[in-house]
Amino acid sequence: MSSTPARYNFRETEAKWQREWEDRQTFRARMDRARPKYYVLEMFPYPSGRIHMGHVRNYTQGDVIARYKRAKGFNVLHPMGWDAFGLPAENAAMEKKVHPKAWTYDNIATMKAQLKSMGLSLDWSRELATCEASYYRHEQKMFLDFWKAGLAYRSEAWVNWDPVDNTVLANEQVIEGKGWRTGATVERRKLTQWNLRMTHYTEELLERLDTLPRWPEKVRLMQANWIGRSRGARVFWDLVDTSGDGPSGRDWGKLEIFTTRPDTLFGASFMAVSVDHPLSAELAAGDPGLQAFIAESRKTGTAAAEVETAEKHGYKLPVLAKHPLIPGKLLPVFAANFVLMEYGTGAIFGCPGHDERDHEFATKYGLPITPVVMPSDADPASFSVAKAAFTEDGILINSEFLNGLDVETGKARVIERLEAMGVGKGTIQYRQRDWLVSRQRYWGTPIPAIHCAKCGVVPVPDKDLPVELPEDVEFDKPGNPLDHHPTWKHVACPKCGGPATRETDTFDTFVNSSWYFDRFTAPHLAAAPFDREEHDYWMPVDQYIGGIEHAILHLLYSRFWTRAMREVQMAGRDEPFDGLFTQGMVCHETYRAPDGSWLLPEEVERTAGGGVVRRSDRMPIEVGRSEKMSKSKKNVVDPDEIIRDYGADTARWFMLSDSPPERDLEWTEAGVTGAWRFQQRLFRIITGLIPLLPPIGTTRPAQLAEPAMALRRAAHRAIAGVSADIEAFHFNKAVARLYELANAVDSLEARDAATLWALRETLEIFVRLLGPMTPHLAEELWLALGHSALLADSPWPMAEDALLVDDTVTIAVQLNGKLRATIQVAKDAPKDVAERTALALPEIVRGLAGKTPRRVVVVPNRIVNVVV
RNA sequence: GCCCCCGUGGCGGAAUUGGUAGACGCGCCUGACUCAAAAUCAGGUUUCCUCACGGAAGUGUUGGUUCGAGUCCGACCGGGGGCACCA
Repeated sequence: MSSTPARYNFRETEAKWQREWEDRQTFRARMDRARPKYYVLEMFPYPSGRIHMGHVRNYTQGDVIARYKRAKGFNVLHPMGWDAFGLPAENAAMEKKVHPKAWTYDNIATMKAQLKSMGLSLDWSRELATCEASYYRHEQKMFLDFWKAGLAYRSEAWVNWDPVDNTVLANEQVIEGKGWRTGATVERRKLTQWNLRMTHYTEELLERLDTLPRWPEKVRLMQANWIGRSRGARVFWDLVDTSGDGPSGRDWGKLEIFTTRPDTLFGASFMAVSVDHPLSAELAAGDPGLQAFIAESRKTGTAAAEVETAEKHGYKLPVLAKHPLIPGKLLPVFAANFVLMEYGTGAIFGCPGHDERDHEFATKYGLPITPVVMPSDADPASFSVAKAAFTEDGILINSEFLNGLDVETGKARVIERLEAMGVGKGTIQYRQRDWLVSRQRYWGTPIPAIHCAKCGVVPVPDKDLPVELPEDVEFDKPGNPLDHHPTWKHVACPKCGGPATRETDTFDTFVNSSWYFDRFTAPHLAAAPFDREEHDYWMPVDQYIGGIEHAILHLLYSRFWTRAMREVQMAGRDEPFDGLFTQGMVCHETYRAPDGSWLLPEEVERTAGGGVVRRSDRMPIEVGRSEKMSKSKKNVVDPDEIIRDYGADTARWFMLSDSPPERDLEWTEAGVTGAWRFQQRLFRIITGLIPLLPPIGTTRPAQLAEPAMALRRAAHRAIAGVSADIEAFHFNKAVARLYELANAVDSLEARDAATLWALRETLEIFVRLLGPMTPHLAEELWLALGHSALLADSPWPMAEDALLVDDTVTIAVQLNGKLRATIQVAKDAPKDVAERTALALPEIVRGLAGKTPRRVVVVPNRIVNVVV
């Protein structure tokens, strides 16, 4: 063996190519109608301080797509920015006495440098931060347009209050009764807040999910469930006053309820309204008992555990409801703790025979329980629902004109009747509600509204935009610093000129992220949020990549915002994201010291005996299961350190190997060193072979012997395979194919001129296939192969179809479905050739033991199965 | 409770429309190089029986469809996710 080839110096090489790409503005995107565009976007990060492994995985995946599409000839837009408003900045201000702005920009600087060290093919000229007035002024303008179009409104309602963040939350942001960010148990408060009318598009948001085939089925399903469409009926019940001795004068009007089971109306035994229902409120005025009941009910939290254990309570109201279908039948009306004001009409009719909740309630209060549906094979005389509600499909009974019908038909028939009588109508009810966007925070986009005692709520005139955040604020008091600011909120009313105050609430930060992808199409335009021509060219995002945790929140809000922009004719699209991919989390084992404290991976060490000890004192420690990397459990590995010790390409390669990208990835030291060794091995193999290669452009030899042909087949198959794998987001499979190609190159022994020609072809293919995954190493090898153009500017290799198919195939020979041998036959050989060859095999002859096969199944190019 | 997804070697995971289960990597074992180690290289590595040749079993369990099932269907067990007093 000759002298050992030099080691691959990743540190120098990675820095060199990053500089080169930057100097040449390689990844700058410009509109070009002559070329097809491809917009690749990863969910932009919140500038929390440092990047974490989740970012590394997310951005590596996006970069593979971006670089691949570039090589395939697409005009790629691959931008990056900062989701820069949000509470952690304010918390930092309180804890560390730094201004949120300074903290945010410091973090951006750090994280930007970290992202740059990853060698991502980003167009940094389009960088934006949502906390810049040049960004949010357009958001304010859009909001004003939405307001004029009736899509924004203020309402007083019970809202979800996060006691840790001291702000309200939208419904989507309450997970199992807790704040999505803080995990604090959410309280209920009644406040006047800004909302965006997302319900205006509910049906469209649901239906259009079917037109997003490049979204994960799972996400579409989650959104559909969230929207929660259900078909049913609204029914109006006349109320009769029973508070006085005789018929009293008071007319309580009608009680409107929603039900999905109008077929069970004849089984109604009571009515129930929410404690927040206007009827409860009105009657409570003169009834201290009811007041106490309402107060008590509101105390029950919304957490899952509490809801499950909470007993159903009712308070009988001094009114009766007239059954709309049974003349003379009057039902008691309760205020009940289990009826939600936010869904339907906040009122229900109780049918204990066929609803578990109603059953529980009726049992407790001794209300009648009549069966009106029974299984089709049940005996009407003995069928009973006294013990448990029957909630399945069946045959209607005890229901006059509905008797004998099935549930579905019964629903249709009773709706017809209710509509004819004018006492009800068939409707569709959704779970989805409007988006509450007010937040009582400083570090966010100011809501551009002014409150005037005379004129009411007045929009800030366009000429006064942006409404900028004041910088001289203090965080020493609880509550919203904008409220405490001595001067900021005092302004003249734009209408009457009188003294007025600014709205001090700011937008939910999900507003900022609902249109940043639009802004990337023209990030520096001052006059408008984006240029219509650029927008039409670049949008929609062809491939969006991010975490599954945004399946509902961010993605649904963005879909809404896109529609709202369409409403005010700002843009013409229906959907912002054509393709969506949700990547899995990055996990790591957890370590616990004997005293119960968590340990960082770098603080522990594996001993020769297989034990795990603390490095400092060699105390054995407990290894916990692998979980999502989190600061609280200290199972984190800093990307900076990995990039410093092994290089960006190693980190990227490891992120792409082994685990399918949508699944969780287990970060292991062994995996990283394995990835690092492969980088070194590749460099060694390829640079070791380069001196043997014919020069670039050498004409193809007339004759290629079998080893050369085999190598060419391997290379061209790799092109086809890697391309298909990248398109399908099977990066782990693409990596496996590159390992195979490396093995094929490494085991090549022939060194004749024709083979070396094939070897050059193969190495050039190989390096180009590596480009999207390990761009620095690939760029370095491309140079070593003698190219002067950047690999990043070079086209993707084309596979020769002729090399993708073998002329002989190996097919399996089975005896009664069990593998006995394999045979080589010409590709597409006639069935009888394969059959004859198979039957002549000694294994088959032996297995037949003189018997005649009953049947021989032959699938060309696949299998021969001999059946006895 | 309702809806959805997933169970394959010691580990991460591959397996077109049902057609050679375990690609590729990690780990481990053996050998080469070395005074030794690291690195590197060569070989092996599903389990069981057999000196070997060879054979049998095998994709969570169980039943079925089929010439043939990891793949399709039914029931069950286990893990994960979403929704949840939503009428």
